Amino acid sequence: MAKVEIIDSKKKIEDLVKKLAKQRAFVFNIEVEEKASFPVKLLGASFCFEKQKSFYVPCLKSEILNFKSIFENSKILKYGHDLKRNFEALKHAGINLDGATFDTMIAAYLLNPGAKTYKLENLIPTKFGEKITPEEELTGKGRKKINLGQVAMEKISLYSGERAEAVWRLVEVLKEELRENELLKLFENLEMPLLPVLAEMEIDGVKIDARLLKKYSKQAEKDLEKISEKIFKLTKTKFNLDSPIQLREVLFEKLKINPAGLRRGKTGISTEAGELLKLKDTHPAIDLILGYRELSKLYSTYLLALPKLIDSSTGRIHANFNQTVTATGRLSSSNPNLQNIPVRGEMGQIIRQAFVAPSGFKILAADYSHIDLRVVASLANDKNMIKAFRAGADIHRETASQIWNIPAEKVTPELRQAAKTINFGVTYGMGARALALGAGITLDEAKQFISKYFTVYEGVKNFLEETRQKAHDLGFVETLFGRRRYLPEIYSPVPQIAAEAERMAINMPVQGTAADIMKLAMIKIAVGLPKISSSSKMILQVHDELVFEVPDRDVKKVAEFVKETMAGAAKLKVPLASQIEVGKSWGKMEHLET
DNA sequence: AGACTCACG
DNA sequence: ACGTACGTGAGTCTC
Repeated sequence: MAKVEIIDSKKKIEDLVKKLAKQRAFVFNIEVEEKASFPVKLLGASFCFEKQKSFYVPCLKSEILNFKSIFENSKILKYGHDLKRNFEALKHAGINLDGATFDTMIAAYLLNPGAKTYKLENLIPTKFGEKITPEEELTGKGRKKINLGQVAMEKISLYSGERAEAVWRLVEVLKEELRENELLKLFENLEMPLLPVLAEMEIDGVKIDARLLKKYSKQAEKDLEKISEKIFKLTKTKFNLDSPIQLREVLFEKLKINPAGLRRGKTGISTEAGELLKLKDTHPAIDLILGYRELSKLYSTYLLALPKLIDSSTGRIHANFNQTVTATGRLSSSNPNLQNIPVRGEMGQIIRQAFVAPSGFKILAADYSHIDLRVVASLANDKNMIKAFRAGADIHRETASQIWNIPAEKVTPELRQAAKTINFGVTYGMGARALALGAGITLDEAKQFISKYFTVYEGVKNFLEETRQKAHDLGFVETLFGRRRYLPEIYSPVPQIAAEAERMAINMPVQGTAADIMKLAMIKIAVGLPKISSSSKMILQVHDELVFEVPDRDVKKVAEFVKETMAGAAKLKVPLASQIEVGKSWGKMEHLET
């Protein structure tokens, strides 16, 4: 077991600072006490810059400042596992981490983006065949979990020092693996530069109008109560509307509604909205149940939950933007998920109106338009689709026009919608059956439709076939920038499993390339924005949309800068376009002409 | 802990 | 005749 030296005097701290100042690189890890996933207290820091030897400094916020000049020196490289957390812990103590160039969590993610977790205690055994102490062993888990702050310093020092030393060895191994798999450039030029950008977004957070949410949550409570009573009266039963099992009993056993043609889940007939909609005309309660479901969802997930996540010290919501979760390279958001805030319907607008700009500021949102389909056109090198995008055409109208051989201005809304469904479906590896369902046409019509589509967009047809082939040949697919997704299921003897893997194979290069482009745009914007408008902040990313908080008088120049930077983030065979909207809140926006 | 449902792109 | 398209996170019920 590696030795952990405890640094518990002024003299020892000074000596360690001197040693660190001489290093080309070191591993560090800040230990903090958390309360409800917020860091509340700094406990100490471990360091390592050679095998078999690490240091642990039990210290408070004030004492870590002894290391400030080291952490802020970009010439001394910093390695770690989950550096975004460490970046934030240091920022809390007044230190701006610089020179963070190797995060083993992100490296492990790029090497296998399908893994369940990237915990160090899972990673070390697979790479070195040795065990390290899991966090659980110190804090316990589940309801009995205690704070790290309640654990003895000696235990934490061994735990933290051991991890720092393991990370030091891990860096070499993972760097070589990244190189072998041609992922090193993506790691160095995209993921690592993105890390501080995400950290700043999390630290800045987004301002929430809690009063507005509280007002509408009271209203929603009353409405839910009223709807419930009506449903109970109509069904002559009082039951828990939130229980699909009870609802199933009432609808199909008590009321004897015929469930023929409805989808079945593992436990019985499905009661999801799409299925209930088919029963709309069989009973007056169905409509009310759908209304109840919709309101109840918004009430519990947003109106009720969001105010609870406002940080009392900043008055803002600080979500996590996770960099090592998705199989395709997208970000994810949690605690809360700010990437699924409602947008449709009246209540969606109300909830978005609670995402506000502080006084003197505006919310500015920039959306890539049709980025997935532009990526398809470019990756597939499809002549017709590229031409349409270069001409600045309404792509769905243009698709309809070409497929049915009619002038663009003769395309009806229905035809445009059908074309939209297939353009959309292409990126999912959609089959005729799904198209028939999605576009409301027969299976035969769908087959004909697809066949014509592939005649018009022959490049797309070939691209899809080549992508499938590549997945079979190599066992992985990749984005324009070399991000990979391994798909071992593609070799499954079970046809359904193999087919699922094929659809993933088709979707990943498209969704993933779009994600890469957005990440590049975010990095460029984060670098340039302070020079354009020093108090503007990038606060949210929703896959193809970036949201900013901008001082009133800077709106125009920020809009221009963001638009230009997003367009120039990557060089595709088609232009990258974006839409800019501005408003006092995320719910009341107006289009901005730039 | 897993199933179900549903919010988003 | 039929299981019904990609990627997420969260609230609730049930066991």
